[in-house]
Amino acid sequence: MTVTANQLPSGPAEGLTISAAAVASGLTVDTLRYYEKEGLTLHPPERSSSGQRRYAESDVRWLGTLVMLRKTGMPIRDIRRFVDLYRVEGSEPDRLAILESHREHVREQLREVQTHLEAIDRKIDFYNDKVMNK
Amino acid sequence: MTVTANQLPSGPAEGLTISAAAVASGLTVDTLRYYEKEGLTLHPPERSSSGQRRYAESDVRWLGTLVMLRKTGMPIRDIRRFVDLYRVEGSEPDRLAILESHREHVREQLREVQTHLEAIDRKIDFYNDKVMNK
DNA sequence: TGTTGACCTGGAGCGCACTCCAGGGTGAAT
DNA sequence: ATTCACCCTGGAGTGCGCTCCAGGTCAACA
Repeated sequence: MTVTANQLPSGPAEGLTISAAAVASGLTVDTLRYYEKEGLTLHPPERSSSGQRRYAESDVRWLGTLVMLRKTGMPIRDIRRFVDLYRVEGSEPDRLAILESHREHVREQLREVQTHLEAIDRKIDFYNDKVMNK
Repeated sequence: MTVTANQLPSGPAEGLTISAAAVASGLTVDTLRYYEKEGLTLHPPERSSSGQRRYAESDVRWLGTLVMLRKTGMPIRDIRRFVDLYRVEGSEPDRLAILESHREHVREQLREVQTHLEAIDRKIDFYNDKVMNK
């Protein structure tokens, strides 16, 4: 993985290079291109005179949203549906509904994991007893 | 997916059939066989006279443990390592260490998801304002 | 005795989300 | 002039966790 992340290596164009955007978003360069290909970006990023991607601040903010949705387990397919609504006038209620439904999903999942975590705690207690009384 | 889940369709052998064990554990019949193939069971289940699997209560309890580990995101590979330790005398401290490390992992992940959940909440609030003021 | 229905095995196939690669371009620095 | 680091595209490959399938056995029931 690249670590240098040049800010402005060439051309007059503004914005972050793809590697800088990767660092800023916590994604990889490959994933950025993949998301773009999959239609997860609101708009494709601008390009420098030599054809390289240049990410504006707003692009990077959107990447943050994508990360948040992915990390909470929303599938690429569903994110795409969500993004597509951004191109539809007056679709705010629909977007809201998707987010609320997703929120419920996440909460539910959180509850489930917490339950399992308690089970893990109990198992750990069990081992602690076992190891102590040895 | 089978729904009938016969308890004792044949033979003198005791224990649940694979489909009953599937229902009891919340896994599918295929997954049960897959886990066994992958070495995630403490012992392979007993077999009836005609070669069908028969799950004892303890087997089903262990399946519950597997479900808990999987649902908290432990990879099959790691579960196998954990299970393998059960065959090693005096490996309780090692098993404990694995569980504790996993618990930290889960907690960390839980924290992260909660953070993202808050971001979702904020986005929802934003849409609520937007939709209300329309 | 024939027909179910659940079970068996080995192995192929699948959906997902990346991840990597070949082959090529560009501009800055040495 | 060449070296270097970074970028590009299209497409193949990967790892994971199942999921499905063909072809067959078995026991119970009509």
